[in-house]
Amino acid sequence: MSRQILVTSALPYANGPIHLGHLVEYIQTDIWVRFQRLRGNRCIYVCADDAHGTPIMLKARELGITPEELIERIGREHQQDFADFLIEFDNYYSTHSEENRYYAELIYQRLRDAGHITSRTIKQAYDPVENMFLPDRYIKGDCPRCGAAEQYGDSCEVCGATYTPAELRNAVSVVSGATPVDKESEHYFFRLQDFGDMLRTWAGDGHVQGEVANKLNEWFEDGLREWDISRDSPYFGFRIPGTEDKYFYVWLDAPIGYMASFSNWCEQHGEDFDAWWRPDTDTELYHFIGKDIVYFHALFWPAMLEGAGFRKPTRICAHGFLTVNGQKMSKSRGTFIMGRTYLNHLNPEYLRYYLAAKMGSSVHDLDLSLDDFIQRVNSDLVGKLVNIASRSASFINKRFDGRLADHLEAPELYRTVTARGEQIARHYEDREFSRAIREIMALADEANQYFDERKPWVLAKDAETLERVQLICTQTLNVFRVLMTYLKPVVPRIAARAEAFLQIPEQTWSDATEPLLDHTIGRFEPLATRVARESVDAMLEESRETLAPKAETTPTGPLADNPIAEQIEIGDFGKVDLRIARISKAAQVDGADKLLQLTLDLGGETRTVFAGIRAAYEPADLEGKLTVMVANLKPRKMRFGVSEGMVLAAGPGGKDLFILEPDNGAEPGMKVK
RNA sequence: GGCUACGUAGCUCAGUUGGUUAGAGCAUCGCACUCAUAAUGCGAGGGUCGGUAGUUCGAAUCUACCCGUAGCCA
Repeated sequence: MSRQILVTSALPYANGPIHLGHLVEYIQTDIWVRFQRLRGNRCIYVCADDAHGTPIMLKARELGITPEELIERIGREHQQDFADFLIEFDNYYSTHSEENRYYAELIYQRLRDAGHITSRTIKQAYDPVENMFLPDRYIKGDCPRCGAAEQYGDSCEVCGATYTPAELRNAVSVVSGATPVDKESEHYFFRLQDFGDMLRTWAGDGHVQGEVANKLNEWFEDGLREWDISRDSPYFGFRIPGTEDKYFYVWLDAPIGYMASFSNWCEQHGEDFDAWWRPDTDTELYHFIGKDIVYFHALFWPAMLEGAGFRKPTRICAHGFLTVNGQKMSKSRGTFIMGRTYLNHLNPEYLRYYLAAKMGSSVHDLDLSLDDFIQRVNSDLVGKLVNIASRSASFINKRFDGRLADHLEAPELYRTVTARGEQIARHYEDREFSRAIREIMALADEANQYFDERKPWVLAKDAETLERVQLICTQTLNVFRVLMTYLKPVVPRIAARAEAFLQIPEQTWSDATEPLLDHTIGRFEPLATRVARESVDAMLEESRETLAPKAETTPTGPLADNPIAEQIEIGDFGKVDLRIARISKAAQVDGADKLLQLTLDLGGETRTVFAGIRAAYEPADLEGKLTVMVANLKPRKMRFGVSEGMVLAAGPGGKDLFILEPDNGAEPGMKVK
């Protein structure tokens, strides 16, 4: 009976684009999932955007949009990037969903009813200007140990000290610049320590890698503590049932997002959710994650599931980080590469192949060495593997009308290749992809050696030996076909092209056992082209351009005081309706020492606008002038009347204000764009 | 600072419980071949296995310390 396997990758955070570091995980997971399907197992792969938390709330605010709009937009980008890297999810969802709210509340309530939730009042840094509690990362100040400036509230990047925000000197809120104050608030906690015995047993039982188990032991020895799962308003997330202004901490509902996404898939496919999630299920659950989030997946998550009466994961597969050219990805070196930037220049399957060729089951970091990448992809994929088909097909196409022979020239070679299949499958299963690839390429070497020994190009010159050429090429094409099937989880598109060229249906792993004989194949077209160094260079260049700090020279003047704001989309600009207006009347406002009341003619429509430019302009000097106004600004009630828009002016303020005037020819009412 | 990994040929990596002259791929050099996307085959050079000190008949492998890199410390 085939296995039923539910697989997840960690949920990418919905505040920024996917970069190559993310892709290590999705590619690793996708290869494993495709392998399982190829073997005939039922394998469901779900993921979602992680859409909650303070960073998303603030990012949306910064962009002037709602968090919902932000996560919708980022979610779309993420899905497009994944699709283009051939990541084949069964479902991609969002933690900001009704299913996720349902399961978050359900798990919380079950944990609470079983006595695993407590609450107490804690003191926390609070921004008195923004009226919000500040996560450690949103407080900056001087390190209490080494004095380094601009350090975050939890640790010093210069000397490595860890501390609490309260210990930071000259602390300021990153959000408002205000000095944080301590404020009390009631928080809810999950009693992780209730699950200590269960977790020790579980972790020692092969559900995590050895290195991870070591790390867990360290935590066990330190003693498990309760986990703060609530955050105060304002917060973008789910409100905790039974409270007015408490929200689930984003890390509480993020892993529950796996369930939510799967539940959503179940609804679409008439599948029974509980059959997969009840404690005694015989389905499997695999979570692929980065080593940085082991804590959440190997401690909190199994404890939450256990406490709420659900099954626990079969296996947590943690991987290391990606380095580029041996170093941390760096924006200034151009090695902080977004998935999209890569796709603009290079074929996604090459990254899949290269990473697979170096990826094992350990938590070691993985290096993308770009020189090695070019050489490896070109020599393995093109020079070795595709070359087998290329050099054989030319004979079959030209001399035998595309027809394969009815038997093999060297059945023992074919058997060698198929006999290796189970070993290769074991490597895939164990997520030892680099070993699988090494085996496959060693077999490709054998096929090329075989071809060289038989010298079909010599045999083809003599009519008497011509028949053997067909046998030899039939032999190598059969090896090629099997190797391509073995490689299908890694390079699905090249494999599909190979199937089209051989004119065979979609192959599964077991199709390898029978050779393809007495069969007509199609014309050979290059299945993969070489990586050009220029493409890699262009990718680095684009990464540098889009991400490196723009100017070398420090800006002076207005730019220094008021740096250019974050980039916006053209659509964002389009929302602002700017119009030419004639100032038909300007008057002082009684009781206001900064304002002038302007009557603006928009060409048929007049508007009253209060502008803070009294110190800079005499009313008489303004009358008759053309200027630019924001025409669709929501009217705002002021003490002296309603202001129906605003006029544009430059300058720091006071006497130094300069209103905008259009060039000659502009007329009231014209749109500025 | 504590802890956990890691440091093996120019590059990227294997080296299972310590055991014969330390391996692979790529790169380099020589030769062969010309069917193939200048692809392929055969052969060669290249390493005091981060350093030091130990345990042992024997250490890349075990121990201690040091140096370097990465990560974790809720």
